[in-house]
Amino acid sequence: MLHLFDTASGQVTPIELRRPGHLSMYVCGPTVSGEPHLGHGRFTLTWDVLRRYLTWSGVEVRFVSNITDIEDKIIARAAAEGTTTELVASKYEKVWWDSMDRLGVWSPTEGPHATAYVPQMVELIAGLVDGGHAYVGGDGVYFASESVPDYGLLARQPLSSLRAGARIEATEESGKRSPIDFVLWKLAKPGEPSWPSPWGAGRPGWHTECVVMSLDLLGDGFDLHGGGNDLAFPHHENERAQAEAIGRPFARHWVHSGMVEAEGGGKMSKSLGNVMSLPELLDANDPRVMRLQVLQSHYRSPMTISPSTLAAATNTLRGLDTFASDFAAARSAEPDAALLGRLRERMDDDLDTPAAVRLLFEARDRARTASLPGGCGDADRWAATVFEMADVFGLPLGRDDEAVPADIQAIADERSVARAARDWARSDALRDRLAADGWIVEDGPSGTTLHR
RNA sequence: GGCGGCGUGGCCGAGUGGUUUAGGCAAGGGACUGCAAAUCCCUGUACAGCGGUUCGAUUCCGCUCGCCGCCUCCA
Repeated sequence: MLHLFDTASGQVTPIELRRPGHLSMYVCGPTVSGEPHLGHGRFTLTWDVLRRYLTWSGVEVRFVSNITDIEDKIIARAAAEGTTTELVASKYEKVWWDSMDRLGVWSPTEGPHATAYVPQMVELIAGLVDGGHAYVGGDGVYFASESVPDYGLLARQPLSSLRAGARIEATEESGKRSPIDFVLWKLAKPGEPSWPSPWGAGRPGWHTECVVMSLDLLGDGFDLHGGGNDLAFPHHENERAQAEAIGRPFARHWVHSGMVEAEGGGKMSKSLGNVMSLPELLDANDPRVMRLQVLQSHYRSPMTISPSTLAAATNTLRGLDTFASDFAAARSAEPDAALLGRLRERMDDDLDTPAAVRLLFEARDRARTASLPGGCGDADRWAATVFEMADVFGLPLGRDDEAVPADIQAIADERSVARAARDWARSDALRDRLAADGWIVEDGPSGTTLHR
């Protein structure tokens, strides 16, 4: 049975499903105001691996992840570029899905848009106002955080401590009653996109959309709510508080993934010049490199992405691809049940993917050893286990082994002739020429092979 | 300042109160090869610092230092 660290309880908890065999999960998606960065890649890959693992285990997963397509930054960008929020949002949503596609992240079962849920949000807010959990402030409608008894659960801080840490000045300008109150509805300034509401034209605050969309699509008491750990507070706290306030059972479990750091432990930040956008990384690297790195670190720990870690993962992948080519015939063989059982143990234990990946290497070693002269001959079983595990991880192995172009093959044939004549100088010169075109030459017992 | 988390060998990154101390990458040596490549074999004794608990701590406790996240939009 799957166990995950639940932020609400602060410990690794068995994930009891609302409905056995079916898991419902909501993950907060991006605000499409710009290109996604490496952090987006990390959390989407993390939950993609969980989803793939559960699906492989026979659990039917309903995975909802939203697109926030109306928000201050989108408005600001549209203004700066002299265009509309719709165009900004659709442009960057396209970049988002393209990046997800390249990463091999499965599309969500449903990917709702905030702008499609505004009437429902207005309805929710109205209910909160009626119930005394929200009030009209100077520039919008605010949620009365202190009206929810256990507010601070996900922040893991008592209300008094949160209140002490919050910024006071925010209270002055907005008419907030408490510094920890947050905006539910922002009244529109001239020129801003807006929707009608009982309190005046405006737009929803960020924290309401996820409540409405998750409950609408997954229903009360859905199984998992996930996101990056920087969302635990205030975003998830505020979602929870709203659901609590209207008496709707919300997520049964809260899961959060760690941040991406640059080399040397520093946070990625534009001022340090060490940020990399996701499309940029995907342009410069095999997309599987990022997935492998994510798998090789625990999802809750901070992870480092730097040129050297990318290079290491690239080399690892090259070795695995070679393995896949060498054992391509074993793809349809039966994998080893015992080793797959150990994989389940590791994955069920708070998604211990680093240990799970180690098992893949173990299977690889066994396959290699078994195929050695005098080996026990069950190489196919182990190789099939490697392929099976790679499949669970969403990490397709194998080179394209594209057809060798005729002109390249001609050079290789010429080289073979030279080798047969023991003309090593010519042979090596031809090999250099092939290498210059990106072709790696391997002379094996059964002849010469070429690959990229 | 408050809360949470982390600090492991050249790099990344698991794990454990003691005995046979993951894995990946890189590195060195060897086999194979005309030379390479790929592959195989061998090699690395690390757990921030200082105290404490213990027969024994990298693993438990305390403190110090460093780093990260949240407390404000943020994956």
